[in-house]
Amino acid sequence: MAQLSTTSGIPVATIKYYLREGLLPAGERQGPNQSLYGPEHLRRLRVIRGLLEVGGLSIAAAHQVIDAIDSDLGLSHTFDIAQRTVSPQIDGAALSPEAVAQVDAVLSGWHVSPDNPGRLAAARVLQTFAELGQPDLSGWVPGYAAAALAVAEADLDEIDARTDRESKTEMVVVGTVLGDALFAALRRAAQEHVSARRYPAPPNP
Amino acid sequence: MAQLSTTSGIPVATIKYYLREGLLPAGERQGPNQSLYGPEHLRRLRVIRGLLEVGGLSIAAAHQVIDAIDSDLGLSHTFDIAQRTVSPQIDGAALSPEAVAQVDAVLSGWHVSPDNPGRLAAARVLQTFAELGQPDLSGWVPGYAAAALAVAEADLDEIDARTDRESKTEMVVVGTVLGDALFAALRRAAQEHVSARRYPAPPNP
DNA sequence: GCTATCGGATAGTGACACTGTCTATACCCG
DNA sequence: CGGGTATAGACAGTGTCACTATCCGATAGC
Repeated sequence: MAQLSTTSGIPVATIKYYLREGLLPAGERQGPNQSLYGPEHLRRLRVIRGLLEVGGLSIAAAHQVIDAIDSDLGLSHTFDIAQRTVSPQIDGAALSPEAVAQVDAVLSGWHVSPDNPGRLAAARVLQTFAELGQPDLSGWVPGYAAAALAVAEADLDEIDARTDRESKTEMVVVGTVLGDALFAALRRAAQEHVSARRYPAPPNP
Repeated sequence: MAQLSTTSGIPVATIKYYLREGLLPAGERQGPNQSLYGPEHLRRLRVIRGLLEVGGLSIAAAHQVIDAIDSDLGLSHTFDIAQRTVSPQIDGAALSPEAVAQVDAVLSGWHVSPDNPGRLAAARVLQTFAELGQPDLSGWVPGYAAAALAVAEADLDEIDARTDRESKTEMVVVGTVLGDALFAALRRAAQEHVSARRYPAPPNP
């Protein structure tokens, strides 16, 4: 275990905590006070750290997501679990019908179930803008939807490129979580790029 | 204050807390124990709640972001503050050069400063994938970059559409924060759509 | 045999976002 | 003018979360 700690860079106490929480499977028991940890434990630890630090998940959410990797469900079901775990819980009844209608208008032609977590989350965002008096986002949101569609295609392409089930499942789950972070990061870079192109001299009088 | 609480739906104790933290400016003093709160306080409260609940910011981050709205800096500077506040702090020295090079390859041709928070954050994500042995994401990441570029154009279009400075600044800040949430939400919906289109019958044997 | 380390259990820590209580005042109503 | 209510402000308390520290008995390896 000391070795697992040093190679992963994670304190022993934290590894024990993950074991307790069921995030990390127990090592192979050698005796009452000895266990053996292999490379799969190291890999699992890295998945955990990625989900927690980069993806910003809670321990509980990471647990669900890891269970989804381990259990052999269909791709669709795995996707569903990943999405629900990562998305904030939203009370659909608390949403204004206008915001929901706005989202549905953008999503027209898409095959999206009514309780897709993204649909409700998007409505929540639009409702927040509406409460701030932002009147008309009809020039803004469709661009997002088109970009989201392109990204989703890239996601599915990448999943299809995986051959074995294990790798596919992991890409579904990890890609769902880390993809958000990746896009947000690239968006910041793109904003600087576009901003610099449009306003060559920064306006600081 | 009771009125502010009821119309906003936020408990009095919480409003007092925001006042204490400097998130909400004090009301117009009428006497030693009386202050007047106007519609601008209600609006500010809505901004705060949006940043905290929908954007997932901490109190400290919301504080910085709100200060950026209030202070009259140039657009570029406001953008910079918003981005840095929303992005996770990343130690550039802890990143593997390979991951950074991978990001820079995708960003080639873009005008992005070396310490753009998105550049480092993207490298962090790619490094996490690399640690998980995901070998080749060259089919995946460019799609994200193209989508991010499209979204950034939409962002700047929307900001340009605002006429007065106040509204522009607010859109920069709020758009930076809520745009992440909006895109993530639409991505979930798009994933279901694309997934349903590609695999008409869900594979649950 | 002796020391270091192990697993396991339990308790403690610090950050965070509130939430509740208290006090002294001031407002409003009759 | 008196009493119930609301207010500003200070301060302590709460619950959650992700660790982190300590202790214990047992064993591994020298």
